[in-house]
Amino acid sequence: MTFYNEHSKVWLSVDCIIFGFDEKKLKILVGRRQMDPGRGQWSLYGGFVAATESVDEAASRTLFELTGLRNIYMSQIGAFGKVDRDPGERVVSIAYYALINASDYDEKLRKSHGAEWIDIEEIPELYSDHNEMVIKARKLIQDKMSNEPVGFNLLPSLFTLTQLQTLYEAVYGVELDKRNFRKRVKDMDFIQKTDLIDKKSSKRGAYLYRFNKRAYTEESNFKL
Amino acid sequence: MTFYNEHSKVWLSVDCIIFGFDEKKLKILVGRRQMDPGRGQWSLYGGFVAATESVDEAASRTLFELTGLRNIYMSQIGAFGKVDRDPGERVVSIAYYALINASDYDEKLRKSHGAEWIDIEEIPELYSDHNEMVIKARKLIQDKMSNEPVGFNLLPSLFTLTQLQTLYEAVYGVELDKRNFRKRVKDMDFIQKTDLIDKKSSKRGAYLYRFNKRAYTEESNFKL
DNA sequence: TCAAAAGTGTTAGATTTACACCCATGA
DNA sequence: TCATGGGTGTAAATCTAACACTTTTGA
Repeated sequence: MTFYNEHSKVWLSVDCIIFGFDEKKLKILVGRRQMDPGRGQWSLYGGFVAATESVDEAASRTLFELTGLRNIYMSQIGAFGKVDRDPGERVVSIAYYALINASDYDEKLRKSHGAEWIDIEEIPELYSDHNEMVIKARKLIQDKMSNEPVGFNLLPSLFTLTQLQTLYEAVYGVELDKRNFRKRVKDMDFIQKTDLIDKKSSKRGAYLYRFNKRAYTEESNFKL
Repeated sequence: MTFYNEHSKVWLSVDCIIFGFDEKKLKILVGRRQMDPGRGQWSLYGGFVAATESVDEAASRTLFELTGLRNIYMSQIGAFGKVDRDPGERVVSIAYYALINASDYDEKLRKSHGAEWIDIEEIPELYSDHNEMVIKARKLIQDKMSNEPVGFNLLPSLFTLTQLQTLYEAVYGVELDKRNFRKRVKDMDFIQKTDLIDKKSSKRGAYLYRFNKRAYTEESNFKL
């Protein structure tokens, strides 16, 4: 042990902002905190980083434990490191946001964890600095989704253009012009029309599209 | 101690990518590592996070110790948390980038720390995962500087438009059109022409400009 | 038959890009 | 006097934004 110094050891946790989309609104998963300090407060889902796993792995594991899903799209938000951010001990937390297709998330499993979907526009007061994390997550997801095709992680693999547009409207919090939106989509050859029709959302029915990951390259340009 | 668990304690460090601009090139400060493991390797400057300080404060302190400067512009890059990233112990590091006006940095002090300015295009192999940090820093600084007026932190308080343009060219790694660049600057009323003339860079002399922080608001739009 | 969502083009305005010459000065 | 960097405008092309009606079909 050369210069490593016990004084600087801290607990390290991860906290996840798990985004989902329910056909109308952008939501995140929160739950009532099960332990002290802060028992009963609304809180993000998180956990401690173990000695044997990377920080990214800790986040993946946390997501898996809560949702039963693997290979979730996930991106780091950053470290939250105020001295007193956790009322109990010195804990530094690395926040992540994740995008899931809410319908992949088993309802029974959700309820068994006491997890609730909350509209991003109506987030209650959360434990510790979790509200800050959510605000930062929202900004990052907006930037990311306007430049990279990651929003598809929030949708089923087949989706209508109206769904896609509504998603972007929910993420940005603005209304978009239908014709301009569809014009932009048409220019992206990795968003592919199928000959399948969705009849759930309208009488007439709407064509289903899919995102073709393989047709998308770094050079493709994506702007929605 | 309720659920806090000794297993998840880790050492936490900060590493700083300190950007400077020398009239031509964008550079960062690196030094030869003074301690084991990795003694003698090129490395970013960093330090451990103490129990009594936030992670941001640890980064500020590290910057101050190296440069003698306070209130440096600084922004978090993120956490680097692979299990084996540090060859000695489990150390998670939070990376920051900082922008300084290189001429504010006392040369004697720099030499006394063995710090060297290295061209961002010619970064050698660095200790541990520091190259990854530098790559991420470069991307973030590009995004940030094109949307927010933070580049001025890399320049003296009075600067010529050629200096400003050269800075942006160095950051983006492309050439910009002089007339278009100056047209855009002219539209930003918080970049103000003084009646002072710089004679160092040319025989004719060039007007000096200043960035007026107070004239810049969130609503101003900045695009360079 | 009508309510509800799907689908479809055009035009004006704004923004972006490309481009070349004269000016002032110190050496 | 000439080499060096400073300073300036215009026009074409591209992109963005605004806007309204027809179609289909289940209830």
